[in-house]
Parts: sequence; structure tokens; C-alpha cells
Amino acid sequence: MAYDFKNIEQKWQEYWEKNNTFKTDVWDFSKPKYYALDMFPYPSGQGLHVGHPEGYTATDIMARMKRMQGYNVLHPMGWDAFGLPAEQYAIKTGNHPDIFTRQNIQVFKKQLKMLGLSFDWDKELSTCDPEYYKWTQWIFIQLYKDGLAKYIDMPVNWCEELGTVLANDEVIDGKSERGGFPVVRKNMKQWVLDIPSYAETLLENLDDLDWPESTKEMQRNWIGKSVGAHVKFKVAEHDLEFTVFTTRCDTLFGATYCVLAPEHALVKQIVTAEQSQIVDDYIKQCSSKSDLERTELNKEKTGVFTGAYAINPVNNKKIPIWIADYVLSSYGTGSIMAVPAHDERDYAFAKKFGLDIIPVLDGGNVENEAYTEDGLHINSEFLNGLNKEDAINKMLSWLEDNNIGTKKINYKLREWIFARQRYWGEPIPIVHFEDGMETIDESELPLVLPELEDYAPSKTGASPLEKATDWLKVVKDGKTGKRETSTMPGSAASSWYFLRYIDPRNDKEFANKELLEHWLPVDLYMGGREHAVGHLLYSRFWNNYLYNKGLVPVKEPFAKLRHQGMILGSNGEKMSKSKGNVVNPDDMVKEFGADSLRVYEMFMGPIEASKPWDPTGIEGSKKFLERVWRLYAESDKIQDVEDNTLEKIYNVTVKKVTNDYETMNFNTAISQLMIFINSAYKVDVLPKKYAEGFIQLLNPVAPHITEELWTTVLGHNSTIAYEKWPEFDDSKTIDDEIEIPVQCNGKLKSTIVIPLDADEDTVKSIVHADANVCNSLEGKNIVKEIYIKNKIYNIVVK
RNA sequence: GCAGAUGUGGCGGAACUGGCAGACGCACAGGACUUAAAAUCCUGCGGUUGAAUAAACCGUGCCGGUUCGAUUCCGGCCAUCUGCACCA
Repeated sequence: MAYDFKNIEQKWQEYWEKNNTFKTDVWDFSKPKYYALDMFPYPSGQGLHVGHPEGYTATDIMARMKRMQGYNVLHPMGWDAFGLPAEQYAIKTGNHPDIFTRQNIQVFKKQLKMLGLSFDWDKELSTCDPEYYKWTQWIFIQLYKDGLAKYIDMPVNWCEELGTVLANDEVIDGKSERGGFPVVRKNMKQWVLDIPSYAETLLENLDDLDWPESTKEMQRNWIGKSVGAHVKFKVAEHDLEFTVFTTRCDTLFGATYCVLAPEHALVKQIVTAEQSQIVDDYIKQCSSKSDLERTELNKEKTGVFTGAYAINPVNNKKIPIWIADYVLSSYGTGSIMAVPAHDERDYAFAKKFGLDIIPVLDGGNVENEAYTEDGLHINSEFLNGLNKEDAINKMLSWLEDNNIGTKKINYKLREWIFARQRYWGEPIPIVHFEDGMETIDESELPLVLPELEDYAPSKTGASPLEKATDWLKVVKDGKTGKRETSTMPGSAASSWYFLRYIDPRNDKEFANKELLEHWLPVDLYMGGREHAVGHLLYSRFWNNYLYNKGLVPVKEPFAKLRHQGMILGSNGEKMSKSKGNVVNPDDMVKEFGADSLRVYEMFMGPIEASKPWDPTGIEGSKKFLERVWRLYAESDKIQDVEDNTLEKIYNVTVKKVTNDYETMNFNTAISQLMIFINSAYKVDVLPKKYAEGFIQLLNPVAPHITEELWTTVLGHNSTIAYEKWPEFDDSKTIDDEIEIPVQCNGKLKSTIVIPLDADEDTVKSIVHADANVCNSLEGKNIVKEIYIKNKIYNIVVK
């Protein structure tokens, strides 16, 4: 009876579905809980790629092992279903994005089921379902009422081709993340969420999370905290002043000019008549530059003199005020004091325009370059001779005493632009009346997305929803209002879906509080690195907000996070259609079976590493499963007898595989499973208790073949999924005698067999009786002998 | 430029807390089985010298250090990948 993976896999997938094997009773608090979560996919028209099964198999292994270890496991899956591609497809074909999305979901779901993933499909959710986005809108209303959702006039990333604004993390090198279209800056009335007010919390909480260090570091950089000071500068011959942000207020004596961002409000008031034309031209030139051009041109600094002067508050010197686009209006105060002696950017600018350079730190030579290292202060009156830290403190108190400045913390993290001028997203539950705006009443939720004939965005920035005339108009208390026509960004729904899985059909609240108490936080969250700062920061923000409101029991939603590495083409390059190196998981399942695909993807290497696809590798994994099959189904080695031949290797295998699964080292776990099978092939008898234990260990990786062998060959009458996880006896994992290496001067000369935990004298006598050792010692003087218990014996000779 | 990560056979990778480098798999080679091939089972497989299953030397990106002993720790380089990028 050969290994017929097609029938076996189909049979067990039907069994699991029919018997609700993986359905989780979330109200069963009698067992400890384990919440294993995958980042839900965007159901694109392309279907799954081979990267999906990698992460999904990893969480599935954890979920399956934890079930056998007696945990109540929540392992859900759903759909991140709103988004641009569905809408663009709709525009192109004239189909409704909803229909397109539903079709894609069916394809995805079928593909996932073919992989044998143990999801509880009763918990399935789709973010474009009104029953779901009702609560996305509800959370938005809370954010609005708490002043965290705001409608403000601000410069935004405008993408004309897509007809919408984009968040900062959706813009890559001045182009849109989706489509690669140019993005320009433009002032618009915008919905934003005040994520900067959570900057400090989001930063502090990072320390305690079991997340990859690189991801935490990326979030820290994105939040971009910097501690410095605000310093006020008076404008000479005007009754005006402006504030700069600096991290080095101690270098104030070296400030020889100031720079305002071209957009700075003060520019028009201080510019002199003779500089007026040139300043106007420069501002115009800057505003027409796209982000891309600004990035490309960032090496050569540009700027113009306003004709006005500021007063340096420490020495009352007049210093010129320039405008330049190397100063960003969006960061700090949009104006700086320039210390060219000790800042490379200011130095380059000062050299180009012939501005003064005054060193205030000892060391370096400002004739050649800016000196950015530390040094004792010079040319700085009351700071002279001080180091950096002391000088900053002294200057800060001086500034505060004289009411000129104050300590200030700045963050790079900016407001989360929370509206898209697009159709396929959650309508924002706001109505604009002549005398102001209001949220809709919570009883009216969900505010359902209206049907439209034409979804196309407009180049002017008007949302497609402007065309839904009946839907737009709202009459309340005799007032006529108009609905907000922007929709929410894709990252809205994904910022809280992990909460909804816990209680997905609740129509009274977004999730039952008692259930949230029990199930949070997520114990393992698996997903791609590309979400390191977008989704993973936004969802932390929402969760922290809900926590502060007492609606969620934990500050941080994801206790442990891991990223699956990228699977590259067999040539080591990124998979892409144009390179013709794309591997389709469906084809792999058809040809080799889901179990082989799972085993191979877990065996390729560490889960977090990116690694190339080896077409012969999956064949090897299939051969391994066939080898297991032959041993169990086609040999008579399995016998219900006592036999200790495999005792040690079995106990070692249970120990190593259990530990490796726990630490997610799946590649080495599988290699140990292979070692066990190789050993079993070499003996005459495989005792049934070991045969059963091995099948359980293999089950999380290869669920179908193991279910089949468990029932047919091993004679059980129901699923293996909840059988108690095998145990090992640690004392059986080591022999009474062990082999250790003997070295001379660190070079291996021999190996000897010694009794476990033997004392040094015993070992020494064994070493000196060894022929190889004696040969090596011939004619040499022993300087020293070192024995590390049960590890190694080293002889130092001359 | 800044930050993080990585660098080990022909290839993917392994090595606990400083203790036999190369587990396991792929590829390759040889043998058994077969009329034959495939499949399967068994064996070998870092490099150089060597008839060798003797023996010696070299070997974890490069240079140096600490140590009886370094893939592992320290210092300095190089290369690749990822993210951020005029953030004052």
C-alpha cells in the first residue's frame, strides 16, 4: 500500500471539517489559553504565494502542539478585505469590488484548507463586512470624542494617479507604495489620528516585548524621540520672534545664522523689499518640487537670504535669517539656529553662501570640515571648559532663568493621515452641518457603504462617494448636513481585528470584556517584516488607546512577534513573474502534497531567515514522509513489545523536538525526526509506544499522514489532535559511558570512552593509556593538563 | 550617512553557556536488488599531500587580541541584505 497523499489529505481535511475538530470554545476557561495569530492576508487576485504557507505553518505547528499539551487554543483566520487593488480592478472591469473580493476570499480559503491549517473557521471575519466595520466605525467615534481624531488643514502626500492622499509609510522614495506613482506635497483638509500623543507610551512599552530587536529598533527610529530645547530668537528691527528646536543648545555661541523652512509663516512678515522677489521665487520653486525631487537633490543645498536678522540671545549679535528647504516645516518648529562649525549640513550651507563659522568646541579644524565629535567648550563665555553634558545643563538653566528657552522633547512620528478619497473602505461616520460636524449616533451603526455606478476617483481629490447623492444628505433636528465622503485607510480595520476574533459575532460590543480578559494578549503573532512600522505601530496605538479607556485589559496586544523570512527564487533573487522564478503553492500541493510542502518549508532553514527555493528540496521532504510511511504501513517492525534498543534516541528526540518547537527552531526539530527514522530503520523492532510518540511529534508539521497512520496502523479510532503530548525521561537521554575528545595543544589527537561523571584521576589514567595520545606525547614535555568534566581533555605540551 | 542583521563544504543549513566544525537534507560517487532503468536499501562525501580506512598540514569573510582551547568573546576592517534618510 503506497503513500497516496492525495486521498489521505482530502480524507482528513473533510474529517476535520465535518467533526469541527479545531473549533474553539472561547468560554472554556478550564484550560490555559494559547492565542496563535497570523497576520491576515489581503485577498488579492493572485492567490497565495509560497511565502504564505511558511508563516502559517509555523503558527499551525505551535497551535497543534499546544492543543496536545492541554491548552485551549485560539487559531483564527480572516480577511483584510478593503483596499486599493480590489477597487482598481472594479474600475477596470466594471464589477463591484465586493464581488471581486468575495471571489478572492473563496480562492484563498480553499487554498488554505488544502494546506491542512488548523484554523477555527467559525471565527472567520472580513473587514469589509458591515458587521465588522460597524465596530471599526464605533472605535473611530470614540477616538473623535476623545479628541484623537481630528479634521485639520495640513500638508499631505498627494498621489494624483491614485487620486488619494497617502500615509508616510505608504510613500517610498517619493513614490506610492502601490503602483509606484509620483507623490507630491499639498495642503488639504484632512482627517488625522493623533498618534504623536501616544509616542512616549509606544516607545516605552517596546522594551518589554518579545519582538525581534530589529523591529523594535525600526519602531524606535520611526517614533524618533530627541531631547533638546526650544530657544526664542528676536527679529532685529521688528517686534517679532520665532522659536527654534535644537538638541545642542550648548552650542548657541556658535550659531551664526538662522534658517526658516520656506513654508514658515514668519517669512512674509520679515522679508525685506529688496529680497522679496528672490524669496518669492524660491518659495514657489520649493512648493512645486515633488518629494522625489527633494530627495534626489538633497546633496546640493539651496536657500536664499531674507534680508532680515535675528538676535542671538546669548551675545546679542545680529545674525542673518535665511530660508532653505533643508529645514523641514513638518519637524520641530520649522526653524533652526545654524551652528556651521559643528553640524555638517550647516557647514555645507555656510561654505556655499559664505556665512560665518565660529568653533565653540575644542578639537577638529573647521577650515576643512565640521567638527561633530565631542570637545570642551571654547568661545562660549560661561560655558568655556565644560563638557557636553554639563554645558547643556548649564545653558538650559540659563535659558530658563532668562525666559528665553526651555527643555523640549520632539518626535519624528507624525499624525496618522486617516482618510482616503476612495470608495472601497469604511465610510467615516461624520456629518458636516453648517454650524459644525457631528458623529452619527451609535445606534445608526454600521454606516453602510452605498452602492455606486462609478467608483473612479477624481483628479481633483473629490471622493467617489460625492456621487452617492441620496446617501450624502442627512436631515437632523431640522438641519441639513452632508456626510463625510472620505473613507478610512486600509490600516484602520487591521488595527483591531485581533480583538474581534475573540468574539466575532457579538452585536452588542466589539468583544465581550470577560473574553478579552481571558484571551489577551496574543501569545504568538506571525507576519512579514514589511509591517514593522505600519500595521504593528498603528495596532499598538489603538490597543493602548482602548486600554486607557478600560476597554481592553492589556497595554500591548502582541506579547511575542516573529517574522517569517522571504522565500526567494531558486536563483536567490526575489520571486517575480518577470524573472520567471515564481513557485506556486497550489502546484506544489498537487505534485508533492501539503505535508511535503509544510515539511520542506519548515526544513529550509531558520524561520526568520530569507532563503532560496530549491526544487529538489521538496522532493527530499516527500522522500522522508514516504520513508516514514514505509516503516509504518509496509513493514512489520512496529510491535507491541518492550525493547530498549531505541530508548535513548527516542527520549533525545522527544526532548529536542519539544524544545525546538517551543523556540520555533523547526528546521532542527525536523532533522531530529529524520535521525529517529534513520535509527528505526537500522533496528529490527520499533516498539509501539515509541512509534506512537514519534507520530505525535511529527503531527504538527505533517498533520495528514500522521492522522492516517495513527488511525489505520496504530489502531486508534479518532483524531490525534488532542492526544497528550509525549513525555521524555531526561535520565534516559544520556548513556552511562560517554565519549570525549582528547587534545594536545588544542588539536584533536584521540577520543576516549569514560564513565559518566568520572573523577579527574580516572579520566587521566584512561587518557594516558590511550595509544594515540601516547604517540603524540612521545618526546615532549607536559606543561599542563586540563579536564572539563564530561566535555574535553586537553594536554599542553612543549 | 545613520540604524539593525548576516557572512560556515558544490548547495540549504547545524553546533547548548568558549570545548570533537560541517548534524540533517540536497547534489554527487560507489555497492546491493533488477534482464535493464527508475524506485528502494546500504556506504562514502570540506581542502591539500598521500596507495591508504596510516599520517600531516590548512580550514567558519579579512587582520589582530584574550584563552589550555574561539564559528562563539574583544578591537579594527571588508562585503551583502533590510529599514530610515537634510529630523537640527
